[in-house]
Amino acid sequence: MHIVKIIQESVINVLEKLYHQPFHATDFQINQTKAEFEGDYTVVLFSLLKKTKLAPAKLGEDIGQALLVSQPQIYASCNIINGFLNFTIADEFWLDYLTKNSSIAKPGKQEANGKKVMVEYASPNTNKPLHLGHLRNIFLGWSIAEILKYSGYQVLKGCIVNDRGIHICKSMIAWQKFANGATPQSTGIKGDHFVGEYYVKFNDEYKKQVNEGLAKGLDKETAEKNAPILLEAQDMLLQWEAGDTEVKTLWNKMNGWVYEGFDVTYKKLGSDFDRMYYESNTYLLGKEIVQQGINKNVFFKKEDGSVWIDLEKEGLGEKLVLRKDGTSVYITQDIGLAQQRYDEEKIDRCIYVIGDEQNYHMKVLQEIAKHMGLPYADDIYHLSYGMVELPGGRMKSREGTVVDADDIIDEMENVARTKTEELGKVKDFTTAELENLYHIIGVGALKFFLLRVDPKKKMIFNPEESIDFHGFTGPFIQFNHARIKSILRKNEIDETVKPSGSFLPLEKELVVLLERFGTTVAQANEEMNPAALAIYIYQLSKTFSSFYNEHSIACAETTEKKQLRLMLSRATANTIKAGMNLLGIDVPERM
RNA sequence: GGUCCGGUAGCUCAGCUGGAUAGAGCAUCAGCCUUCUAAGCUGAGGGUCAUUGGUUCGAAUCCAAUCCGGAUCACCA
Repeated sequence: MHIVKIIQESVINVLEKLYHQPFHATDFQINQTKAEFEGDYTVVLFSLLKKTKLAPAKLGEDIGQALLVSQPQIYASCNIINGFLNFTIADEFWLDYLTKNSSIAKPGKQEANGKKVMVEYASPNTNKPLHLGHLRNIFLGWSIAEILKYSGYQVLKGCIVNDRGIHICKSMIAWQKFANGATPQSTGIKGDHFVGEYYVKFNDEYKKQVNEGLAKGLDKETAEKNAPILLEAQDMLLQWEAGDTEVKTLWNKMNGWVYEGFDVTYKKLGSDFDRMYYESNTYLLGKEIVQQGINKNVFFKKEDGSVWIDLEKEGLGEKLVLRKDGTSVYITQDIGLAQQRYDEEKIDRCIYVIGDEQNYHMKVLQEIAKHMGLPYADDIYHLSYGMVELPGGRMKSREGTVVDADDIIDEMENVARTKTEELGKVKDFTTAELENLYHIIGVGALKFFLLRVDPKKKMIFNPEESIDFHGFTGPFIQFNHARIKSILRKNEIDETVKPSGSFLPLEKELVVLLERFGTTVAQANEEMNPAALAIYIYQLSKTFSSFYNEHSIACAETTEKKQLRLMLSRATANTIKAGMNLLGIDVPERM
């Protein structure tokens, strides 16, 4: 059991015995004691004063003395300053924690809880390559999936590919018009980038035609709606829906190029999926489900034949789910997919990793699921994350201000290469080992950079400054792991010797932090927030770094000290590795 | 206009279920490698926590109003 929980329970116990009334965990707070005071954990007494009708000094004295007497194996000493009751936890407790956990590779991992959850993430369109925003999504999705697994869930990673619609038709039209049969193979361009180029070409041509229309005296709206190339794209979409062979063949071919490109990128990121869903399949299912919903009075039909749901009561207005011509809209496929997932997988929860620009859409989807009576409707969770912006504002593909995913990955690996060569610490590595190391460090820097910020908040990426390798970064943490591993290779831990003795301040700081890992994972799980973990791992690494500089491990004052420090080191390395893996980041043995 | 989110050091971010003197990194400055990996360590400077009022023993944190920025409110996806 975690120390905070232990303190909580024993304080409640003592309070009830002393004052003969019920107390709850929410009646008082337990914090880590501030560095400037003596102690490890602090019970804040203020909130208990009214209920007990006592002065803080007296109350603190009562609780403190009772615990020192009843549980000396946990509470070594205490002091009361103002309304703060500071406990020093017995060395025995920390030594015991270390002995039991320092060799465990995945400390605090939970037993299976029998619950099944799907994490839907990535969900790209197939008309252009991935950019930095997608990376935030992918890293978040992966990390949340790992955190859920660690917390005992069975996890399925799902991806809905938006493979049909006007966007891909635009690329297709442009390819027909301008490519002269060029392919990724003939040009040597990665498939997703290749198709993206034609999406850009479409927009260029479209803009040109709109301007021509304006020059001919058309008003803006007419010029925009009637540009010939746009009409062609819309026409192509109709042909696609009608199942036109030629269009479908081209569609398959171009999507295929995109998938080949995506696969390369996913592989570099170490990202994969257990279930792939394609909009070209799910949109039809969505229509069916809506039809069934009409019969159940979840949806209603208007005179013109369009189908709606009334969410006025929920404050979301009326929402269209099927057009008057019977074709599906964006949300229709999500309705179908939500049902399909339940039917096929019987999931208990579904986590949608989707940008905060779709908050309204996701609220509507959840309400629809509730109205349809989907068993897990209440457990649909929108992991809403903020956009990645540049110093000048949002990334816009039309203005060429997107940070391409493949480019940034390459850049990070190159920086890793340059820095590693400058430091010259791994001269005996083979070429393959070096490539692997650059990859681990470069991608690690990128992932950590995107995951260390609270997902809910938008974040700014400055390409000028790029991503640092010093301080609060992935490489700093990886470096500390490698450094510990180096020590552990040179110094053996004698498993038969129980560590003993007292802790110096930095040793204590380390062990207290190590003990907090489990609660931090739990917090990241509850809040759906990998950043909480990232911050924790950094704090742990930083503390280790100070400890390392302050005290010698290999040449400790006594053999007991050496044993204790080696165990602290091993536990730190294991915790760093487990934590980083929960962020989807690998850590090297040497760097 | 309705709804929602945000505003903390020069920059990027923690802290926000109220608690002790508001913390990190980067950048700036000063020290530290003949000892376990210096991608490091130690120290210094840097803040009207957007503003104003309220709640209370106590507010960056909760409430209200205001100012600023953003998202969204499509028979687009």
